[in-house]
Amino acid sequence: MLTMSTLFRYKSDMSDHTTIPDNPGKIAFHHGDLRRSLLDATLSLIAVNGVQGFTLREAARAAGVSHNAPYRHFPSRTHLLVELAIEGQGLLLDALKNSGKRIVDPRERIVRVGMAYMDFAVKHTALFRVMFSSDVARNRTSELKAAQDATFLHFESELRANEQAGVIREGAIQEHALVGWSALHGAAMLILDGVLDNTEVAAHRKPREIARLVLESLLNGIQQPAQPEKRRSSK
Amino acid sequence: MLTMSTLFRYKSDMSDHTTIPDNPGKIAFHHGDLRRSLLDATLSLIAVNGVQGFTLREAARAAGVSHNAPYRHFPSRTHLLVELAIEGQGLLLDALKNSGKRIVDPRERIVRVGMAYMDFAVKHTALFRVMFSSDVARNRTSELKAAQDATFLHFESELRANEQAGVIREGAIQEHALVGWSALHGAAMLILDGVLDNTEVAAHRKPREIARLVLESLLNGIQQPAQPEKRRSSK
DNA sequence: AAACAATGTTGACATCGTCAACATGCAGTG
DNA sequence: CACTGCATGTTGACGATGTCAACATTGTTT
Repeated sequence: MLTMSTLFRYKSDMSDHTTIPDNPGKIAFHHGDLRRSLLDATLSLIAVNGVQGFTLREAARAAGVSHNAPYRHFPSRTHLLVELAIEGQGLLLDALKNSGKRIVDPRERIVRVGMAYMDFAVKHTALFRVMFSSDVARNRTSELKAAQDATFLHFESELRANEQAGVIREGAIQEHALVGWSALHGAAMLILDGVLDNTEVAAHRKPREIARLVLESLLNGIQQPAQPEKRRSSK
Repeated sequence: MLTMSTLFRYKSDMSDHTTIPDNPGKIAFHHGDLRRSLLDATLSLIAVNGVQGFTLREAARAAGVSHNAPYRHFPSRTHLLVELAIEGQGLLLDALKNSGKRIVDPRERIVRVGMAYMDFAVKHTALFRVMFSSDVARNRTSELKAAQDATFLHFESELRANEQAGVIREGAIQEHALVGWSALHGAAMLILDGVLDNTEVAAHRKPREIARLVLESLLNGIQQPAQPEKRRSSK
């Protein structure tokens, strides 16, 4: 049912009028790549003013076009945010995939994936907030849904590796993925919102340490029960 | 524009014009209790239009007052939302406290608290969204912070009971509270945003069952090691 | 009764999202 | 090359919004 959909993303370097790298057919014209510029400007503005404080007209101004130019690329303010969210999900998935590289130990891989999720939330806070803003949530397109599904599938596949390595109990992979994502996501949200600022446990830790804490706790909960000896032949 | 210049609109049930139940000194006057009416109207409107779609003037209209009357009770649109969030935190804490009543088994109590959190998010979605909207998060008052701290403290105290009952390992109560809240909060958020709609594991379960799933997984991770007793089966 | 503070109203302003109409430049067709 | 069509960008307008300032009303206090 879920298709590992194709997530395109264009790197956000200042492209110029004349040469647009590889453009699927229709962008770039008078301006250069207005669509790209608007998305970039939107992200910058949101980093300063928040999602609610973002205005289409200000993005247009930042891109140096008239206040109605954005409507040639996005049907509405909300849809601009949705497209940004789609791009964000793609970047997040990349980050998750890259985080596990070079790590052979399956259990540690899981932890690293979790830390990557948290790192993304902290480093790309504005983007992360857009991706999970309730405004965007109310207007999800099928493309955004597919991108979110891909994230879940990645958690699943990462856990399946752990299952096969005998690190966690067999079965219930989906359940574990659900719990894992939830814990990571909740921790990231609470941290970004500052809800935990007054708690000793969170105030004195870096976010990625909290991610590790969360993941380790979970793994303790779903790991192979009470193998009295860990003869499990260290690979 | 409808000529509402003759807009001496006496609210129908204004008999309590003179007698306001227990009013700390200053509210209630011309209108009755405009502050309360505005908060209620705001909540209703957000349930329909979302947080971003909420507008001060519409709330004023719903309360039957002029578009500037709200400024006598709230300094700005955002502060209205913050006050709503504070009230929401209070209600949430009440729900959490009530959920554990009559349940003696400490482990089951924890699970019930988690389900209550999820129930609250699902039942009072609009309020929950306000409480954790990024707009509110950027403008937290000390009062809101205190209300959020109280929630954390409640999770802590609930866990401490489990510790004393020998259900979970000793120490690290704060860490466990952090992980628990994170997992609950993340699950609630992902569910409300519909992010998990395409996953079998979440689509076929009621939110409160997911809350139970999350909590049971966590408890397995922090419970006393190797009680050679039967382990409970999660259905 | 008079002064005062609390509460509510009216009017104004800049700004916003969006629509409609118009302008401009590229790409193809003859 | 002229012509045509489409993609892109601009100008102008409209209603709505958040907020400020000035004014009006009402209950309370002196």
